[in-house]
Amino acid sequence: MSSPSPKFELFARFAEVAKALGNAHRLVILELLAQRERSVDDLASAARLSVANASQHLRLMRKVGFLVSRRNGTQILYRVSDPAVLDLVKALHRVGERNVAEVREIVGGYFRERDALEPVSREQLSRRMRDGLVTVLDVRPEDEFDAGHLPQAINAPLRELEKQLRDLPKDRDVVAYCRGPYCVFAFEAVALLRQHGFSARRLEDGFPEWKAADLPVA
Amino acid sequence: MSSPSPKFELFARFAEVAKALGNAHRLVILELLAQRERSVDDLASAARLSVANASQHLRLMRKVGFLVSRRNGTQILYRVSDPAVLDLVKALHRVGERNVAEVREIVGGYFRERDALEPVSREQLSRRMRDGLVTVLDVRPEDEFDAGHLPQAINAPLRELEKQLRDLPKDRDVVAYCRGPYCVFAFEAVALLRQHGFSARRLEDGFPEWKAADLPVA
DNA sequence: AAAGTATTCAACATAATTATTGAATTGTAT
DNA sequence: ATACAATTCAATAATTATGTTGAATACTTT
Repeated sequence: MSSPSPKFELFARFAEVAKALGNAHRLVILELLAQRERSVDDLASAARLSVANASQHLRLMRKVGFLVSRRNGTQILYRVSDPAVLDLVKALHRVGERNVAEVREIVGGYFRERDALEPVSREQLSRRMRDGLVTVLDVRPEDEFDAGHLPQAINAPLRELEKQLRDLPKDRDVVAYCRGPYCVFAFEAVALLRQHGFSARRLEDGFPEWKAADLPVA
Repeated sequence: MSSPSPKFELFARFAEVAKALGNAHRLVILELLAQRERSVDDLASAARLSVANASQHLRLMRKVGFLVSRRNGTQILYRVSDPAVLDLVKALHRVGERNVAEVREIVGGYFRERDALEPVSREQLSRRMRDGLVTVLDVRPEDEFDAGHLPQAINAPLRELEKQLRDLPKDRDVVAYCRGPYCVFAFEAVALLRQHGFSARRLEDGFPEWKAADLPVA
């Protein structure tokens, strides 16, 4: 029973951090928190978890340093502690997408016309916004839009997009974005827009990545 | 019993990938494989695991795409499939080191004089090597050195370093490196060298990071 | 100070992970 | 072909993670 070496001890800590990423519900919560600060029961209902269960997941992620919390009035608000956490999630996505055959199937199936939809890169969008050539559509729920969005973006939550279509200029390209690379809202928005004769594309990923790249935010 | 959404399915896959990182032994194996290709029982003994157990860990990491294997004669050799995997591990280290209080304690305790030892960055070392001002010491085991090392580096495994000391020029700075940022060999080598009057520092991380940065390798 | 609410805790049942043993494969080499 | 070695598989036991339920806490607000 030799005591484990300090280095093994260190790696055991890193393993604990990785374990905190190793649950789909927690990844969902992290994506939600990447948009904005949220309360426990807000998260619980958004992620379809019991409050107690959500609380447990949050506690665990706070323990490994992913999240910090503060009290505001009667509720406790959680947020992501550090952009490095989002970088870690992004690195996970990259490896997952690259290496796991099943992920390629899911991505290629449900997010089927991924390439056909020709995502616009942040740099491209940024340039075209400067030139005023493009309508930018934020298709996330209103609360997430309010917490921060791209400059000039119009909030059009998917359910209300159809109503708002008549207000959009038909002669300009539309770029839609939502929570991140695996958020389906933008895909569906682009499909709907194209059905109605718009020239529409989606941003390659979402608001958190835009913000993380230090691009301007409103 | 609504079936889980495709997006949740996708996140469940990512969670599986993260779980594969969530075990200290697997992180040790990954660090070993970052140095060079190795056989199962080679890894088992290096990581102090039973062969069957090591085989299980390897199988799991191959399943999530971290590793690939090939047969060579009688044994099966594993290696890391993609540099993105090492990026993921690095992102994990960064978050772990940044956010987990206990990690800071371990790092600050065992790797205590971390800052006092003033690590040299890859860029600094690269420059000083070009100017020929520095002796570069690879303190990893010989087999790892043979599989790839920094140009001009001298292999001096820690156990033999003391014997080799007399052959080192005393008027030049020495920079030692080993497997990565948490590998203790370089720390101990620097300590030993300083005891013997050398001006010694360690490289900020190790060989895999050097190689990943596309710097020249021998 | 009391009442009310959001959150956390504790205890449990179920499920998943880990390490061990020994047997079964799968290839190489004689 | 047969023997051999390296690796993988299968079955087990022990540990750890997950999600419920209902009760306890810790605040705010009145």
